[in-house]
Amino acid sequence: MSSPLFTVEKKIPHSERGTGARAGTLHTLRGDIKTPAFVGVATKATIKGVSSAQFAELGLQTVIANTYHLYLSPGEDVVQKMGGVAQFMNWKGPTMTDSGGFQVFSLGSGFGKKVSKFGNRGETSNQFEVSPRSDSPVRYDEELATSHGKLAIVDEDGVTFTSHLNGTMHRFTPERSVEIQHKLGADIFFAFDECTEPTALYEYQKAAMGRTHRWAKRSLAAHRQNFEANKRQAIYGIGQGGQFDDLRQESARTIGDMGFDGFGLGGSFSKKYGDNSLQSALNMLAYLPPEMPIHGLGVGEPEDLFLGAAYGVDTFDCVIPTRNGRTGTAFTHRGNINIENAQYIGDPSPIDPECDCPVCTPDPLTGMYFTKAYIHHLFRTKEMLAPMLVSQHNIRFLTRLVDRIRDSILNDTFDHFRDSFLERYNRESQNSPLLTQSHNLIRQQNPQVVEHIPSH
RNA sequence: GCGUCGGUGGUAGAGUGGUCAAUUACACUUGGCUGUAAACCAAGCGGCUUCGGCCUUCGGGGGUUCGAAUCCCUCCCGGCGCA
Repeated sequence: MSSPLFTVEKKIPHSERGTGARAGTLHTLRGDIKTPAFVGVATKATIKGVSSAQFAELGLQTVIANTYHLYLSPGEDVVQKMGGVAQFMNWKGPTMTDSGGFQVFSLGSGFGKKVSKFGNRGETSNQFEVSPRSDSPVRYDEELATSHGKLAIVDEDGVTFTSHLNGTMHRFTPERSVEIQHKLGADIFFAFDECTEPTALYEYQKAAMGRTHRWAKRSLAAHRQNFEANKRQAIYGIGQGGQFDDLRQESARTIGDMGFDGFGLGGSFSKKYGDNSLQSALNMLAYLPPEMPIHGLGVGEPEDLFLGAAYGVDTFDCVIPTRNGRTGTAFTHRGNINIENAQYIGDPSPIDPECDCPVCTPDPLTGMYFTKAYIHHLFRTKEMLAPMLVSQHNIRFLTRLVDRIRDSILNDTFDHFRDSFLERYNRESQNSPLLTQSHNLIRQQNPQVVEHIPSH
């Protein structure tokens, strides 16, 4: 990048927490991104169920698409011909692309589960989802892969994928990923990495991290060699290390020193892998160049946005608003609700009366909003509007949350905002099962009074 | 009226002497979802339980049998055919 990518406007110093919470701006050719920012996930050049015409209204400044998925369909050449991923999806703002490294994990994990089924490992051991033998480079075994359902095999040079769409074989290397991402043309893209199972054992985690570092160097070299792309696109390196602090530290120092434009926290932060994945990743911040922009890959639960922001993470992407939206779970200031639950039959209130999204907000002309009763009905009848509405609401809930985190950093009220928000979000979330129980009990006994019982 | 086929859990629909509290799907109830193989997945879905079982269920009633959703008789209900 010829001009500086990132400027920090305000910083809350913190000796133990990475670089400390900060507000800043990412400058791209397609516009600025005020940070911290929530990035919409548009894997296949679409945020599922949400039109790009709605992005701005929902508070999205940028979206992130996926190299692997767009490579498979429609192919990077088509996207390039259409003017790049932003123009392709009819979006004027900044874009990012992810390298496909996550698919090494998500597509490869199917294999490990099948292996454990055969009894090679304990029933509960899913720790070697990808390449159990850490030291010996794993060669691709087509017969093994197809017969056991594994879709990604890692070796030192790259990854061989079996397409999840049609079973065809594809090869990704750092150079190939960068080449594809040049054609996709996003403003910011990521180096090809190997995302591991967070619970993978130390030896494997270390080996994968080393591989990721060597791939990072190659990704960066491939990018710097392309003069044109280099002028238009920024490249972030991704750090790994699982839940091991020494590996995380080593990864942060190594990637941080390579000369990337930014840094991505690598891993999978799902709670099913325990509570330490995100924390271990955030510990990397202390070892990175302080002015380097940080992206939290796949970080988006409200608690995690606060936690990440507190450590100095600048951008976050996450599928949670749209995936939850599609499956009926809506964020509210009083905790999540499942709009499909029976208690919302005939509920005239909006999803969250405190929300300013187009779904919850009364229309200025009619004074009407989308009721829980209506959205519940749409889900029950499997209408496509249902997931669309909740996805919109959830996206706005998170972009607004991150916007307010930004404001609180600028106003020196971050800690207060975090505490007050999370106190309600968690407390009322915990209470809701009881509320639901009593609500249902009363409803069974006195169906006619249901309208008068406050539901959240 | 005669003949014939059929009546199974919220619905559809398997089962047709014991391994059946009864396959499966849908519905329903509740969970889960963090760089999207996800408009998905999982669990529950007669009652009670000291979790080993116990009790009540396959249109109603009666019978055969060690044992019946399954066989027999009868009644009720429905489809079809003939009058």
